[in-house]
Amino acid sequence: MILPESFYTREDVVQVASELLGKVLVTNFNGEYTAGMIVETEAYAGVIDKASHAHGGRRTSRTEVMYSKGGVAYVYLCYGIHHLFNVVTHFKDTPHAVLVRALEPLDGIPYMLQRRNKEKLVSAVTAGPGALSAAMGIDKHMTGARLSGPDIYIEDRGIQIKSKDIIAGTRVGVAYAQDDAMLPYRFWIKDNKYVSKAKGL
DNA sequence: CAAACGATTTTCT
DNA sequence: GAAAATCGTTTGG
Repeated sequence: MILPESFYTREDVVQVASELLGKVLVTNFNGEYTAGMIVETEAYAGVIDKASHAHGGRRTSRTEVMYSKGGVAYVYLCYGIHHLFNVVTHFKDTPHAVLVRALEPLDGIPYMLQRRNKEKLVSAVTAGPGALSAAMGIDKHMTGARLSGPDIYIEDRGIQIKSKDIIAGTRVGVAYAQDDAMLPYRFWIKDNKYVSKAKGL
């Protein structure tokens, strides 16, 4: 079942981030169907979060899509190389978003390997926000796309993650956010080999 | 209009 | 473990 818009249009972006664990991100275009279970996320709490692009109500052409109603994609280019895939949440004019940091490949694995120039399935194929975007064929052209299909969507396949297997921790790569860098806004599935091994655990 | 930087990954030592 | 790669966005002149 594809997640309804009401899943995203909630006030607590941190809760949405934790509930996205175990859901399945699907892209399906050019006849290439790929899907992966979300195993790691981070919440970005809009204007009050120093780590967010929209901190302090900053509103530019790049961040404009974060101010949309929840349920759309926000993809942006980092370090000139990597596309980072985010899910916009909350209501219109409130720029909350969830960064999807890692997936466990489920379907269309040969396409993922091809996109990543890998011979066989290793955790590095989808472990990390830039890596999973490349594996799923996501780039900045997806920004603003609704996550209800047909090209890209998130579905619930009935996978239940036990609460004891959900770990909360600090976010990665946001040291510049000072005190907000300490917030437990990162969630991942315990012992899943596809969780990114980025420093800061 | 020019300059600096980043929610990262890969490669080399 | 450390450093390079690389460019759109943002900020300052």
